[in-house]
Amino acid sequence: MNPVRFKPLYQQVEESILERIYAGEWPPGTFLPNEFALADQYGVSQGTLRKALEALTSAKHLVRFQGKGTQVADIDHENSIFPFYHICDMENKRLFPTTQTLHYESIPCPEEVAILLNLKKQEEVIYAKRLRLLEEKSDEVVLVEDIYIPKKFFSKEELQKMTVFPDRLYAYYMTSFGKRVNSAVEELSIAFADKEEAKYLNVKEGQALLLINRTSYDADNEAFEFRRSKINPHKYKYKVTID
Amino acid sequence: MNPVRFKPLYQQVEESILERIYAGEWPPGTFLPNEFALADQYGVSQGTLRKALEALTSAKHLVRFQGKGTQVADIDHENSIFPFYHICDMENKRLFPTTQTLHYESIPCPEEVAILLNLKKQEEVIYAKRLRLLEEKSDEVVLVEDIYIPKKFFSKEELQKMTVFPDRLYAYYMTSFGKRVNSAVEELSIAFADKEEAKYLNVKEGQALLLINRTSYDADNEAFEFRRSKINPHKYKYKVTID
DNA sequence: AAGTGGTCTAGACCACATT
DNA sequence: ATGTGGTCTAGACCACTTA
Repeated sequence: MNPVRFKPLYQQVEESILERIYAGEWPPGTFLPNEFALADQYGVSQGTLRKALEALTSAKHLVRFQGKGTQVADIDHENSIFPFYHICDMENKRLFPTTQTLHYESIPCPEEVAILLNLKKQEEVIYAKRLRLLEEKSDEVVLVEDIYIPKKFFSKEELQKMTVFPDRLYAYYMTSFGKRVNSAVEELSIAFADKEEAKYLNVKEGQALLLINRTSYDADNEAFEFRRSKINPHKYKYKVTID
Repeated sequence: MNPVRFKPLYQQVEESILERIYAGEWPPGTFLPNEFALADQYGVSQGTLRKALEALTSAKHLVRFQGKGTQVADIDHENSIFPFYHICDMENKRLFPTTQTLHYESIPCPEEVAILLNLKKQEEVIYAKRLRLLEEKSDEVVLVEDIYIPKKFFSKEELQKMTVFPDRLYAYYMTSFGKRVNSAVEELSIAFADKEEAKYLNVKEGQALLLINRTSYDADNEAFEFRRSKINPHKYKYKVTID
């Protein structure tokens, strides 16, 4: 028996193209070679290549224009669009906030987070508290977030090298331990501002905040990050489109 | 010039199959004829038919099993799963609440709703206030909702016939004015319970509630319903999966 | 062994954008 | 006129399920 898992050609092609995009071979906004050229490169038929392109299109990595070509989506992957995909201001403008890390440390994982990350009790996690600030107005705090990452993913080298907590976490995961966010689950509820949060968000202590708990999963559906975000619901909102 | 819009075969087939499912030809759980049989029925190639089936599969209307066949998804369409797709209890169990209409009437559309529904100022809408109750415990109120539907969609006949407000609205839209929810946008924020809501949800007046504003669009991307739901965030939550 | 969906190919023609 | 993506076909072979 062959233990190697079967992987369809179109999936392999899809992954390869995505890697080449991430590697910078085709920066956002540029056009890919046409279908026949790419199919030739990979030695597959046009149909197979097209299936890969369609998947990347539905995942918003590519945009296709009949008669023009296939464009790399004009999204700043480096600035972790992913976690902010759903947060916008009251004018429905999507936000791409900058990051400010308040502090980070290694701690035993809190129980409720351990369950979500599928960790043993008290297993060590890297914990960080950060602010996300408006791009155009850097004293306006959009949200306060707590992040938990299992320490087991970091090599000793990585931990030593890490003199500051990386801003662009999703890019960091990829370069450091080859993990890409494949899916995520967000649970929304309400939390009340503690003294510190009230200060940063410029609201009264005890004010109701919109709470977003996000668990991120890699390609193998293993949870590798938990993120708790709190936003002022009077300035920002959470928006979902369902098709 | 031909003003008729071009519609690909696979889309026509897709819509036809969906209609036949809705019409009850293939009840949930049953298996469709195989690809070749269906392709023959429609007089299209297997590839074209497969494209239709794949679209319906990704829309969760069908489930396909290699070697077995194509099954109609086991979802109770009649009970409007759609609007509750994202609400679950604290054990992550999805909810399918029953409905109780408190009252309904024809009113001039409030301005903020008129904008979303693309109506003229003061245009008449049918407004309803309803409770959604736990299926297994009918005195437990999951949420309170306000619904606004443009009156122009209703024929005089429809309005006369309507002695009670229909529970299964999405099914009603389809049978009465042939509109099916094609997409919806949900905006989440926070609201505070007024006296009436507090009573129903069994919370204190002024308690922070999770507010969900949903605008529903038909196949032509015309808004045709606005729905404002308020839930107790300590008992229920809103959950999104992102791929 | 027979039947189903899953993958892959090769080629035709159409619709749209650019030159 | 040319090049791009979009649609559609026909047929081959593979992987999985059931009998």
